[in-house]
Amino acid sequence: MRIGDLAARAGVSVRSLRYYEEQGLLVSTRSPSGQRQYTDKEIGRVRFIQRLYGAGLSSRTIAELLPCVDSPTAQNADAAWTQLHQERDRITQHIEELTQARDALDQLIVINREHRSRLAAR
Amino acid sequence: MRIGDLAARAGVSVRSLRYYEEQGLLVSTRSPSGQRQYTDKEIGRVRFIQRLYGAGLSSRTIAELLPCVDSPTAQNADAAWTQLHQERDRITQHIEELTQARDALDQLIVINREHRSRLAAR
DNA sequence: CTTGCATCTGACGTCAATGTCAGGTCTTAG
DNA sequence: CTAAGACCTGACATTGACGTCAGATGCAAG
Repeated sequence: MRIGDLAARAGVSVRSLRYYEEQGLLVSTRSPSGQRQYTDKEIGRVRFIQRLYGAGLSSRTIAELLPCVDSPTAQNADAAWTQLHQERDRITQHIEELTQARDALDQLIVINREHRSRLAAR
Repeated sequence: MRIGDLAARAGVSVRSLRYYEEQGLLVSTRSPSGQRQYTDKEIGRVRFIQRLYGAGLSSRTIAELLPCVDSPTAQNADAAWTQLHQERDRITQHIEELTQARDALDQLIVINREHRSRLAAR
């Protein structure tokens, strides 16, 4: 599987895949001519990376986490434990912030509705 | 109240306040010598802006929303209605994504715990 | 009056993930 | 074989919300 196929099947750009490799998030074997070769399991890996990005993790954080998933050792498992809980807390807090912000927006929506009905009444 | 005080009391940087003004989110009166003067109510406004930023709104979107809050007219109220609902939906979706991502992280945490206990048993 | 801190404008720096372009090589369908 | 399209590396461009610096001016305390 070449890079364009993986990009299409994982729903990301070719540029992003090369960037992931540059950041150590993704590995590829190379054809004799130097073209990247992927197997089907990379699709899942890329989607997984995407989800972590979606959660707001940086490529650096992801790069620190992935080795622990790939081949757990005592050291990286301990380091990962800290990271994982930090990120989990961060996400939880972010969700709370967003919920509050959405509540604020809802108040604006109420105000807006009042304005609209008042203006429409003229 | 000068810009440094407002910055301190609203919990943002002086640079940010000037940026907000540049983006049309904040207005200031000027002293004869050109220094920005603020009243206490700007504190709430800045905090409000911060919450919208926290919700992921861009300065452009905020700039489009604020006039409707400040002085509602038929036109901006209609435009704002669309914006508000779009942003509300976006936030809701974002919350869902984050929740999913947190679930994914929780699975990693479980895996990590297994690794740790397995490694600790040696 | 001076010293030192706050403020002003304007401009360039930053960071992260990606877009985009250039100039060259590979692969594949016809 | 050839042309088109995918791929390669390397590099510069982009976006947004600021940080930071320079050089000039304002302001309050001693």
